[in-house]
Amino acid sequence: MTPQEHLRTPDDGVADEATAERSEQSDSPTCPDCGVASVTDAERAEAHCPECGLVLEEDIVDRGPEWRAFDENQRDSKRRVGAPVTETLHDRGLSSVIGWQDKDAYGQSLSSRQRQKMQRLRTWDERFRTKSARERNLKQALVEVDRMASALGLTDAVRETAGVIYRRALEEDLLPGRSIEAMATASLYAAARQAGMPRSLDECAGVSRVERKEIARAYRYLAGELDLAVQPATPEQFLPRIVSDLDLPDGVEREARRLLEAGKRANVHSGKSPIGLAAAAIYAAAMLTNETITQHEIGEAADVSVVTIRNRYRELLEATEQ
DNA sequence: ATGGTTTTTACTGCGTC
DNA sequence: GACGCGGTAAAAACCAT
Repeated sequence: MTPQEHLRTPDDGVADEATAERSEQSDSPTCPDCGVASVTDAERAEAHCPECGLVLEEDIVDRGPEWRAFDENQRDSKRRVGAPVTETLHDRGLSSVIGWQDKDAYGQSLSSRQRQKMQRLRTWDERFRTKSARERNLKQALVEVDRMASALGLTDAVRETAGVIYRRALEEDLLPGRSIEAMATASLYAAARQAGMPRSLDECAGVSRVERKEIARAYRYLAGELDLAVQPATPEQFLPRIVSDLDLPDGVEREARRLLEAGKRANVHSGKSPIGLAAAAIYAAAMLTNETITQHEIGEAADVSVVTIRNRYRELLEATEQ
C-alpha cells in the first residue's frame, strides 16, 4: 500500500468515480455521496468532503503566490513577474524603461545633478526607441512593397516611389490606426498610378494581405494628407498590359486606342471604370481586326465581368459610328 | 443614413460547333 | 450538350450628399 492509498476511503470504486468526474469540472468537486462541495486542504494538497471525509482530489498544484502581501506596495515589490510578453514587439515587450520618478533603487530622491542626467537619458532613450521603431516599421513595409510589386510586375522605379511615399507617410505620423500592410499597399497603388502604369485596386488587393476596402481607405487617406499628384487612371494605361497578357498583336492595341479616342469624344468614359472600358475596347478591337478572343478571356485578364465588357463595348461602337 | 450610379452575380434564350 | 453571346433583374459596391 502506498502512502497515498491509505488516505482513501475503504470504497475505492467510489473514489475512482470521483476522480473521473473531476476531469470535467476542475474546481471544487462535489462529493458523490453527500453532494456537498469539497474543501481544499492546502497543507496536504488535497480536496475532501467535509461531511464524510472522502478525498476527492490529490496532489493539487497551488498556483497562487507563496508569499503574502498586506498592501499594494508589498504586492508590487514581492511579485516576480512582469507584463506578459508579446511577439508583436521586437523585444517582446521586455525592454527596460527608465522610470519617471527621480528616485533611486532605494526610493531616495536623486541629487539635482543626477536628476539632470536621468532627464538626458530619458530624452535619448525616447529618441532611440521611436527612431528604431520607425526603422523596423519601414523595413517591414518595404519588404512587403517589394513582394507585391514583383507580383504585380511593376518596375523598380515604382517600388522606389512607393518607398518614398511610405516614408513620407511615416514621417507625418499617418500610420497610427492603420495596418502597415494596408499603407504599404496603398503606397504602391499610388506609385503605380503616378508612374502611368496603374494596377486596379482589385489587383493590388489580390497580392496584399489586407482587403480591397482597407486599401482604398488607406489610399484615400494617404492621397488626402500627402496631397499626392495622382491623376485619375485612364483606360489607355491598362491597354498594354492586358494586350500582352492575352498575347494579342499590336494592331489590336492600336485599334483599341482609336476606339477609346472616339469614345472619349462621345463622353462614354465619364463615371465608368477605366479598366472595364479598356477591356471593352480590346474586345471590340479584336473583333474589328478579326482576332478570336472571347469576352470571358478578356474579362479574366482584366478582372472585369463579361457583362461590363458587353455594356461598354456596345457604347464604344455606337460612339465610333457617329 | 440615403439615393443614385455602376458593377457584379445569376439566370435566361438563342445560335453554333 | 457545351460554349459563346446578348439581354435582364436583383444584389452589391461605390460615391456624393
